[in-house]
Amino acid sequence: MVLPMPVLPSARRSALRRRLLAWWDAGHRELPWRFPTGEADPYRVWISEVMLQQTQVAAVVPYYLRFLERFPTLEALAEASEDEVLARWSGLGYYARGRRLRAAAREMLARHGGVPRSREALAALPGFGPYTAGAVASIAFGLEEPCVDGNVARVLARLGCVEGAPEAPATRARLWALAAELVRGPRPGELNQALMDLGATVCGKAAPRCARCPVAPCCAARARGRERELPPARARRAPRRLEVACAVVVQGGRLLLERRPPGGLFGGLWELPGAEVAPGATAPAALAEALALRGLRVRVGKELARVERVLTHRRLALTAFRGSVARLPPPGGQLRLAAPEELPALALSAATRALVEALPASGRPAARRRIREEE
DNA sequence: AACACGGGGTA
DNA sequence: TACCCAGTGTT
Repeated sequence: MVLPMPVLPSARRSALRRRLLAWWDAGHRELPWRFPTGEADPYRVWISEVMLQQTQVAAVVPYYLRFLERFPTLEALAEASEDEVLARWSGLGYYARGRRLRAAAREMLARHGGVPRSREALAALPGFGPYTAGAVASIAFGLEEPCVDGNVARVLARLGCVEGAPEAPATRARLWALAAELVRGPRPGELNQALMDLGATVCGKAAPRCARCPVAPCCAARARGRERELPPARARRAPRRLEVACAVVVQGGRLLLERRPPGGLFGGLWELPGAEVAPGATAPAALAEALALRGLRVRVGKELARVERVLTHRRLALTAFRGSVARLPPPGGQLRLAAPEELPALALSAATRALVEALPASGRPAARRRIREEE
């Protein structure tokens, strides 16, 4: 990396390093992808880092365990189908991560025979940006490479009293330069993880717990009483509204699903065949029309369930209507029928899973059998 | 530089 | 509700 001139006096730099590593040694969090010093498994470190992109630790842990159970090695992941990978990613969000993970696994084996051991080679792989390349290089391979995520950016902005929006290029460059200086020396992986843990558990966004902070004496923002103001919150646009109508078509006790196109929102996932409803349009009519255009002639009945979800950039509303078809298109393509017991293992978004679970018993695939059993 | 891309935790 | 989270890729 090209770095600006040093910004940390060397005495201050060693004090920070010493305090951070001592704090780490005094009791860091135990997490399933963390190993004793020098015993890191690069494959596991990589999987965890990708899952942790924009996702909090507590949310990741169960998905990580489930994923490693199915794909314990790089080879297992490289041999899996995209559908299998997405199934184990189902509910975690940002599904492009799962697709890129599989693509990178295949490329790693083809070109490097394993997880490559340099920042440059890592950064060239799908799903690796500056953060993940630095994290894997330092944690898995002990290389002196910086990584700046949201937590580290906040910690460093306070430590160095760095003004300006963290996402602005000039601020980013300063924070990365700080991180690069700080990581130089023994135990780079643990130094980086200590910075991240500090941001997650002590140097919080709204209420930094400076009394418990190992580097509070070195903190420039605290010295100026500005630790609560830095870094400035970033402006966000209001989520746009997305109204979707979908059809509950049951055939032989199985539910009709359609695969979304790769890329874009929920790319590659299965969902109830549906359509966006434009503002002012009538949902059942819009649904029937859109499905007919895709070769699926559905008679749309009454509403069965509705769920709403707020994503970062969308306010998503899904409404399910009973649907009946005279004849299904030939199998293959993007349609499939799924039995109720298959649903837990399918690649569905959290919203679609919630919608299916919200269906009244009369609308669900198992309904007919259950009614007969009661007779 | 701005936007798309999920879902859940926290105050 | 608002903000953010172990970010990356596209336009």
